[in-house]
Amino acid sequence: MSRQQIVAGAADMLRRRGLNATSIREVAKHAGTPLGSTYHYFPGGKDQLAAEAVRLSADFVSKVLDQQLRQGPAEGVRAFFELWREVVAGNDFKAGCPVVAVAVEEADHPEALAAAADAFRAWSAQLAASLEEHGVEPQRAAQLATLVVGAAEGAVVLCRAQRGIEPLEAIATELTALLASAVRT
Amino acid sequence: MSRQQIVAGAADMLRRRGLNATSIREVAKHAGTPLGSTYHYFPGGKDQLAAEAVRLSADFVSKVLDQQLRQGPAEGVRAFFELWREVVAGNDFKAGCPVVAVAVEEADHPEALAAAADAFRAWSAQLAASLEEHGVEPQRAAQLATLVVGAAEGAVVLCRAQRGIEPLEAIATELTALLASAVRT
DNA sequence: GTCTATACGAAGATAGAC
DNA sequence: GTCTATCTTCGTATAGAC
Repeated sequence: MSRQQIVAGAADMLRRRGLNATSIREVAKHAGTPLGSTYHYFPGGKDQLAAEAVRLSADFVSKVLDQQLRQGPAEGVRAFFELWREVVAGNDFKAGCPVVAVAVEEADHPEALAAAADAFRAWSAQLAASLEEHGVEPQRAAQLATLVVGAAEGAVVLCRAQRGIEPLEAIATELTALLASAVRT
Repeated sequence: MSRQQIVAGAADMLRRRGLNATSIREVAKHAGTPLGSTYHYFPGGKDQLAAEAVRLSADFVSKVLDQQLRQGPAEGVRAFFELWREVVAGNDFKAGCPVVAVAVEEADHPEALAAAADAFRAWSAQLAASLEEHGVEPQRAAQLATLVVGAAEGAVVLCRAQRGIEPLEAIATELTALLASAVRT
């Protein structure tokens, strides 16, 4: 089905170019469909398309988290950072997170922005729940989960700017140690 | 002088809208100068203007850091987070960091991207140097400094998406504690 | 040196032919 | 239901009048 291809292509373009530079025209061309088709599939226009692209990416990450967190918070966090490492390094440091792309550009796209907020909240909630299950008290678990999500996203930004994977590795190392000590406590 | 106003206005627009949605036309209008003037002051076009806006913001942060770090790394980090808290909360959660804005949008703006990389490196280096002075070993100091910069930038993104200051506060709390323990060690 | 006017392309969105 | 053609607006950049 070409609808899925359009959304996936939009997510990919969001990763690289950001929201404003992702044109519906080019998304359509990349998916091999005419411009009119995108407005048939997505009558809400760019806002709807961007929102679906964000949800697609967010759900993928959530599924990986859900699976890996069964082996405990440490494994979940490791997988989370590994995901971002693959995105950044696998795209020559020219791609990042589509959720961030939507969040940092003020535009008239309320549905997409809401999807971005939901994505961050969902990831944090998954991590926090796992930490709680392993003995971290609720408030601290939420704080640590927010730190992991925020630091990972920030790390991706730093890696893109500096065209190297070092920031992500440094941040992953520090957070892995911090979480290990928090769970142990 | 209007040149400074143009750069400051560009930085402000970058914060809110991102790189691609910041048009030279509107920057000129906002500064009260005709479009042609901007190309007189900035013959390198948008790339040069964005690069100067990034450097202006980066230098401001560096100066604050330089001053506050004299009272030790804890005070420097506190001031760093306070800066971002003011930017985010003072703009109704609709503004962020112009350096991030440039870093996350792949565009043909090499000078601006280089300025963004320099900004992140400079802030990290300042923090790392202060940590070293207070007994943290070099490699660890660099790792912690990268974490602080990345986590703060990520926190700003989360705050914008969720339209609230909580992520920044949570992350600042965790990092303050982590740094205190690292310096003490 | 400052600014007006404009060239040229691409954006979001829609109307309406097939 | 699919797609072409087009409307309108805005982008970067420049030429050339004052």
